[in-house]
Amino acid sequence: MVSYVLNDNPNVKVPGDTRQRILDAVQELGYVTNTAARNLRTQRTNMIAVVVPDITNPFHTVFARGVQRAVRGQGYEIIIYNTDRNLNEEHISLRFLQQGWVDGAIITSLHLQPEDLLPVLEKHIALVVQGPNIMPDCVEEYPLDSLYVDDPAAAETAVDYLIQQGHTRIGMIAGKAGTPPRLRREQGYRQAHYDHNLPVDEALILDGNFKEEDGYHAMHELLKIRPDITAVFCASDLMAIGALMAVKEAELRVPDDIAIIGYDDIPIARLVSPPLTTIAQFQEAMGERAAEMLLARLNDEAPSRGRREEMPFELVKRGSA
Amino acid sequence: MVSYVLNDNPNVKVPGDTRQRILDAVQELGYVTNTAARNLRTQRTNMIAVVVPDITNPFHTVFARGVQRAVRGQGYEIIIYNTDRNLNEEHISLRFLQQGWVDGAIITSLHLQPEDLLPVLEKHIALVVQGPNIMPDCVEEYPLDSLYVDDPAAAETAVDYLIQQGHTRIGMIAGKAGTPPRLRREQGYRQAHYDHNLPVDEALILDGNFKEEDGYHAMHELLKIRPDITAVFCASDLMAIGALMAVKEAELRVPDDIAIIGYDDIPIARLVSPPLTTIAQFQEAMGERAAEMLLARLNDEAPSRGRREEMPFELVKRGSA
DNA sequence: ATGAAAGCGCTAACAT
DNA sequence: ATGTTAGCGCTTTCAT
Repeated sequence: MVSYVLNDNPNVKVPGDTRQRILDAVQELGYVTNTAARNLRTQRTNMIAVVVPDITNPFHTVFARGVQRAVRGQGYEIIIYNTDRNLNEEHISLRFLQQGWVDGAIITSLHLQPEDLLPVLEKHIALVVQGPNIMPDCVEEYPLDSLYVDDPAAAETAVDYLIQQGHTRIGMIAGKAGTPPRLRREQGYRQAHYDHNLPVDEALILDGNFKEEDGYHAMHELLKIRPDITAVFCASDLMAIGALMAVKEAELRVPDDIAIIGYDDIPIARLVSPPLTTIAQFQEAMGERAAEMLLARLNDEAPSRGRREEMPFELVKRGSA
Repeated sequence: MVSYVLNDNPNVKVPGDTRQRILDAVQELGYVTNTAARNLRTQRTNMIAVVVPDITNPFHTVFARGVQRAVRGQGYEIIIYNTDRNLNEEHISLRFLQQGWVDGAIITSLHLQPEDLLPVLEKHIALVVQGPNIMPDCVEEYPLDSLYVDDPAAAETAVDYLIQQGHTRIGMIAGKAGTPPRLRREQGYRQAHYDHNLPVDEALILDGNFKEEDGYHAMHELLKIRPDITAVFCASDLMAIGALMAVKEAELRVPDDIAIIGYDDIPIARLVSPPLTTIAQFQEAMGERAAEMLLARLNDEAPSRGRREEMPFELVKRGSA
């Protein structure tokens, strides 16, 4: 009875005065539904997890905000789960997803393999994956959607642009060694060189972990070992901004002495000086789209096989290259 | 029995072979504890919420990371709940806290009043509040800790520094009108003027909502209505960076034509050019301290009356002022 | 229209 | 050492 009123159950008619008495009592007692009990009973939580590798990187938080805006008003709340770009934490996050906290999740991961997700799917948690990690063909056999940008093409576009500007000795501050995003962007870098018959100097490709300080240190290193480079392509805006600082510290000018291109187009990119030329990924829209796909799955409106959806990118030309 | 093994209950001895059989079966079946059931039964969740007003502002995410690092290894996970700086969302977050998702929460809020938190406390959710909102004396009567920076003193320090540099017409891009952080920083701005017998020009104090674009627009406005200002104090680094951009667009130099001081010392502050002079708040340490206070409360090691703890700030002199 | 009760999956107390 | 069971707070079916 009380439950009917609180949940506005349309199948049961409750007379106005009874309803009012219930509402009054609820008010009086400060009663709030215990969700652990409700979730246990209904086997639903109306909660969605957004698993991100670095909560201090605007790319991920803007993405998460996109998700939040799309699910708000659809009866879902979001929880943001931070893995700190850590392999072990990523596995712990998967465990978290299996424990029944959420109905579905949108995962951005660096290290996870598709098969790692199977236990989660078996618990009937709806899943959407952002990024290139989880997109082998096998995925299409599972009810799991994937959303990604064509990284190789994007990276190629960036490096191609640099080459067209006359640069021939172009550094790359890439992602974490061995991870798919890193590999894919590096591939685009190589392809652009190949297309222009330019040799690739392996020493020019440095590791980074997507943060400012990684870009900063890598740029200093690059300047030390190859002082003759004239441009650098960074796998994240944060690293590009760090690189920018290193270049300035070396009393070199951007873009005249060193041209820089970033990746992501985070809000701050247009505000550094010179403003950053970068590959825009439209992360807020991507978050919204990821949420739509997940909601469709939660409402059983999605095909049982996974869908792979490619998202657009765009070279945004500003002042740094 | 199974439960004893899985939870390593020290009160019950389980022989090695039985234990192993259980573990094998768990492995085999891919069994994972359903937390809704466990939480319902134990009345604990081992989950802590970090409620933040803007998940895209590095101040808050770095703070959240501090919390996460401190509770990791103590058996707690964190959930980040974003309110988008929205009054209504802040109230919804309080509802969320009452629903039994978490054992405790660390709240950073713009709009909430102390009494808004009472229903949450009545549900025996441990609470720590970051920021100056919730710190009237009444708080000390409740089991609720508060962590804050002396904003008036910090703002005064910043503005005092500008005055000492010879500035007399100093703008302020303040927080959201009517909110405590705004009021407190404005108070420091006024105090610094008062101390130096400088009049306050009310038209120089503009609203902002802590984001880049707010600083950008406010600065343009400021330059239009009072072209003779020579310095501006911003209530957040993000706004300071927006202001920096506006100044550059106006073809003015920083700090020669316009000096700028920010607030927060977010990671990007040192990377813009010129690097931002700002009030550091040591948000990661603050997050860790907030977590410690909360953990103490969760372990019943905290006094039943609230503690108020003042955190340090520091004027970090870089290039912008 | 309302009341009663089963049962979601787990833990912990109790019985064997 | 192991098996059994009550009950956490809720939703929903069934009975009245």
